[in-house]
Amino acid sequence: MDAIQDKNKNKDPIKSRRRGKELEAAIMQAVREELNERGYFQFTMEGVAERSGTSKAVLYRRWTNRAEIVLAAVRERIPLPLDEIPNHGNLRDDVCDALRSMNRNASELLSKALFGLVMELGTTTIAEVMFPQGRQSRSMSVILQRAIERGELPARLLTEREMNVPIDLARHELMLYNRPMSEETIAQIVDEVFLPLVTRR
Amino acid sequence: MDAIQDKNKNKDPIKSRRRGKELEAAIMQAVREELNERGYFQFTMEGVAERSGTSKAVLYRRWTNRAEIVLAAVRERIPLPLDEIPNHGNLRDDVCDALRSMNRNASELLSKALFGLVMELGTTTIAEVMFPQGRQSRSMSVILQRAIERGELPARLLTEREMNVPIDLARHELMLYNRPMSEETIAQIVDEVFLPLVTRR
DNA sequence: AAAATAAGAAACGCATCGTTTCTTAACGGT
DNA sequence: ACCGTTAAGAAACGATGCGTTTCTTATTTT
Repeated sequence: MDAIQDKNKNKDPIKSRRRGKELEAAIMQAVREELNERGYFQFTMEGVAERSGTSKAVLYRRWTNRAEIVLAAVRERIPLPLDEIPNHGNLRDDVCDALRSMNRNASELLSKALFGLVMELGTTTIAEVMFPQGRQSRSMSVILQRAIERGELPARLLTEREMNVPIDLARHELMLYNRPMSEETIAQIVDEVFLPLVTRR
Repeated sequence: MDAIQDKNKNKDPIKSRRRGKELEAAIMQAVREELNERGYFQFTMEGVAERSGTSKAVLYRRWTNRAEIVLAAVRERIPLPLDEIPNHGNLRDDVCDALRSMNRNASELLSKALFGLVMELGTTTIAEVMFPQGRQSRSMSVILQRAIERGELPARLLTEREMNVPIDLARHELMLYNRPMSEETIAQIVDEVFLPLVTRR
């Protein structure tokens, strides 16, 4: 009886079968670890099964194939839209900070899996994987609204295209070079392109 | 004896073994066709051998693995820097035309293979595959120089970052959506971003 | 004409996919 | 507390494709 209670609490001591959410969470974690350590092409279902202490049959009962399980694991970690967008008191620092946060988020897991996913799924695009519910992000409009309120910018309506310039250029850099942008690159995007564009008369 | 004759005849009425450059060109062409028709994940060495009428052994004598043969075939078709950059008599049309030519070049073969290659090679980046000898393209500086000579632009020195804005944004679109840019998108990049940026006072 | 070279056919071992079968642990209703 | 149901986990399967090897023979070179 005590033994049975123990079993339910800890899976390690003796064999205990995890189920449902607990099991699934362990699998998703194993998928991410395998992706990070081995990359998309070394990634195998056997590896995931072994790492998560289960079997392939369990995986294939939940996801139809390799791409689906990777997609599920990656989607769980797609950066959420921030509730709090740091306010540095000036437009330049706010935008630089937004790009730095792209550095932190993007270079982690996504880049390891993104291209492989798009290839293997065949029909999908990067945009669909990265922005399952639409591309426009709230952060730039918040940052720009603040700048207008501060009087840094004229109260002009920017187009989606304009306001996304720094984020698009940053994403472009990240995809091309597959590493975090340097501070110099961030400064170029903001100082040579974005600020001149939005503060022009 | 008849059986032997038959075997030899079955393959080809005239049995001729291609060699060297001729054979290699046929293989490279087969690689590109397989890539285009089947995509990177359906692409197989068997398929290439069959399509080019040779055998896997021949392929592996020349290229060490799947990624290498794809890379070789893709590199042959990486768009050459244009000798003649069309002159439309005004900056806007010149830039739009440059973006349209990216549409034509990029959406063909590269997008089918690029991501797969980067994944499989593991160590490589998109930039390395696309720009084996450096990123800066001559076309934008030619276009801008003409605009200056026409008096459309002040004779100001643009940074690399500035002058690459339309090309970078276009490449970003192509990678994200994996299809040619619409005329609307091209117009947005040029009219809402690039022209305001370079013609500002 | 003989020797050297390289094309092409065929089979191999291996890894991995996705599937299936079977046993049994854990759960849930009574 | 029991018992029937559900789902986990183990193990093997066939199929596919990689990269390799062996062998025959067409073509080139000497």
